[in-house]
Amino acid sequence: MDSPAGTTDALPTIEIYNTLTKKKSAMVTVKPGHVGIYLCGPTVYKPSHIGHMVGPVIFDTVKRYLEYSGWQVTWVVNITDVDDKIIAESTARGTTMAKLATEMTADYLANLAALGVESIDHMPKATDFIGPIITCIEGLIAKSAAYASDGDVYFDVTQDADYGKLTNRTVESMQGEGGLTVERKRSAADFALWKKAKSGEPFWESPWGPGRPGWHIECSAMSRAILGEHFDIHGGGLDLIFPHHENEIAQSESLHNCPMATYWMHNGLMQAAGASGKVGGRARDAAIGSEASSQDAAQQAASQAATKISKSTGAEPFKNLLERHRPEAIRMLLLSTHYRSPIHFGEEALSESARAMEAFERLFARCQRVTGLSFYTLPLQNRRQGNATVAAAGVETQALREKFLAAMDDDFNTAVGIATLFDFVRVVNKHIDQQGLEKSPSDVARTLLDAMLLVLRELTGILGLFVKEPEATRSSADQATVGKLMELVIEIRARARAGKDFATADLVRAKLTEAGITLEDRPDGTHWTQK
RNA sequence: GGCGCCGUAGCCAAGUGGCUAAGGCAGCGGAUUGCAAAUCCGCCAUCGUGAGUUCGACUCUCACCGGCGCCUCCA
Repeated sequence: MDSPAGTTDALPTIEIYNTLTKKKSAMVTVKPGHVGIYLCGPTVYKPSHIGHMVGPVIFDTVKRYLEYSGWQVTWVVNITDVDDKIIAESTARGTTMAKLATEMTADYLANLAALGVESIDHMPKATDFIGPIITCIEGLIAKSAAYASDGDVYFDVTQDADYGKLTNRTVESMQGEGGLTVERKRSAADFALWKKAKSGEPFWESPWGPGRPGWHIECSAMSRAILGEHFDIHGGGLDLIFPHHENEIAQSESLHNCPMATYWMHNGLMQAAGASGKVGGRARDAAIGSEASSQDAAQQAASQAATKISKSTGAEPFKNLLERHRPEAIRMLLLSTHYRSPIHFGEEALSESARAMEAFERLFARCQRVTGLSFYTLPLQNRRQGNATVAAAGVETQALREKFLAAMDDDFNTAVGIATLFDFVRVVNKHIDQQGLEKSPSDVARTLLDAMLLVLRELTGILGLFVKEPEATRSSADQATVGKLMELVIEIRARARAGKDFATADLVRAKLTEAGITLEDRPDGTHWTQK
């Protein structure tokens, strides 16, 4: 696309797959140079699990990339803190909805921080927007798009000509549905904008009596309040497309007579790998309607097949997962699959991701021995425009950078981006090998290495990987002691080697390996790492 | 039943109507090493099955088999 109204010549073209149109198209923003993103966040009634982290990590990366590419980005993630499930859970725990929501929101935020998701600009809570929500509902009633019914308010899908456009559904096709409130609705597909409070439930006063907002309306109200009536990108998990996003569109567009969001981006869902570690295998349950067979199916699923994680036994609290796996490895796993694909998640996948990640960390350690500088302290280049550093980094490196950027321009293909980073690691290692940088560094080769590392830092930074030095797992006092001991062991072993006593040297190394410590005899001395 | 998605090497996972089908893990061979480890070099797939469209398909169409999601709450 050549210079459409919403872009400037300086900005690159970024293709985005749009659920609404079912194809990719170049991003054209509502306001030139600015991107507004709304991501549906969690309902805070339980500790968050890995599935809740997918969207935030993806959009954190999207935001990093768009800013790097020159846009100004406003990213909103809402917190649903009023909902039937929160009420039920808080009642069961003997606490209040507000307290439970506060506690679970803190859990969510801590998990996001661990994964390096720190760029959310607004996290509105539904309960802070009751006024605007009521205003939206009044507006819809005034337009005859909604009606009050015995203390509830429903959206009237028959009044919305293009209802169902996101998921290719028609109102007629949905007439079979309903639920407990069916007698209060005009048509079964109508959905609640306002729910009358039952006794003992938390409530807010409204023109229709005491009650609370329905699920979908908060997103319409809060996105309008923060991003405006028409914003650029609305995201969420694939499972939210219907009914949630379909209904958001219905509400917002009936109210505003303009598109709610230009692009609808949906991420694939986490799949829990079965006990065998393999995905797939479960025969479709033929009698899904029956309670008994559903339970059977659930048991089978737990034992052998892949299932959506929120319905599987794999939905353990994310913070438990963090006790077993490093957040960097988790982030890398999430980004090593294209965001629209399902991610097969399990212990095996995580360990593999961790192993792959260590190739980067070994490179960082190796480079630090050469340059004396920690990768984590290198400046983050966050401007896409080429610069002297890129030019100085060599043609091979430049080509990889171009490949990385082209992949990200094409619907944020982080999987290809990560693949190019592995190539990058190889190029840098080869440079160190070939130039003998660990033995006799020449100034020219050293300068080239420095430039390469700055570019690598630039690209990993876009993905939010290796931004900060991993936290030490033990106290610094312990570390100092172990370090001293290892110095001693290595010194003694070096004497054995000098005296050709390889039996002793190998024994030391083998015993250390058993203890989880790896020794490497490198050109510049013996180094050790601990698993 | 309705609306969608997927099926690529031992495992994970990109991608394309015709140039060598990315990358990772595992494996194999070589360089390097006292031996290792690490690193580098090389090897390792014809793309679920069948039919069709096309000069040409893994990439498009149809059927079938298998897997998944949504249609009620779900990131």
